[in-house]
Amino acid sequence: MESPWKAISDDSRRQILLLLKEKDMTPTEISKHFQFTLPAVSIHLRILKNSDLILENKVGKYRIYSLNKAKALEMMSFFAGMWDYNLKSLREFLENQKVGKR
Amino acid sequence: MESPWKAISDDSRRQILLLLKEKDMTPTEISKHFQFTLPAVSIHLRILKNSDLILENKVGKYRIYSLNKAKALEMMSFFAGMWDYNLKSLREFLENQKVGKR
DNA sequence: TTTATCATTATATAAATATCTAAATAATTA
DNA sequence: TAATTATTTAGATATTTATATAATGATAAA
Repeated sequence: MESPWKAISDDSRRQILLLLKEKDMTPTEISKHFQFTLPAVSIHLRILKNSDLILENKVGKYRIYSLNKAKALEMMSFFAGMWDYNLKSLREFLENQKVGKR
Repeated sequence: MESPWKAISDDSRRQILLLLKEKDMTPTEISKHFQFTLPAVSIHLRILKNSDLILENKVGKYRIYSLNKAKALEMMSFFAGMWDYNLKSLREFLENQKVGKR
């Protein structure tokens, strides 16, 4: 298991996570959103997968990558721990950030 | 402003953040918790400060570093956004993680 | 079974990073 | 003012990282 902190330190990889938030995608699909080559995307995906931030699903010759939301939640708790939170202000903050679409 | 994501990708720097969670400290104090030298600590602190994750307060010949909780909360929202959260499960998760002391 | 398509791995290289020792700066104390 | 203490900056080096091109592997289609 590689470090998820190293994994998310790269701008391109955080962009990939944001892409996958919208929908599951193949490497080729993802590469169309960037300037760099397919091998580069492949390596970014390997790093994200090895740090458990995304999941891989093989379907025929395709590979479909998706977010691992459980891991995102786990990472979140590092920052939550930094903060002397209470749930009211947490809710207010999250709602101001306009995250969470329900 | 440097990237806070690069800043937290280093194990030692995350350790420093966890130390500062307990109390504000000077570089010398912090360095006693690690194997590496004071110049190395100084550079880590500069990186954390330049990415807004910690705050610096000059008092005489001392420099006192403290967590910037607002920034921690901001970082948290990246992961919150990954996650199709609802507040009930968020509370349960955070409480299981035993973070937040109130 | 040959060819095309989707994807990863190998190899090389340039850039960024962590950390050391030594030197410099800044404030305090004798 | 000189010596001491706290900290940062400079310079050097070894390691890690991102990404390109070329080669390989795996599945599907002709």
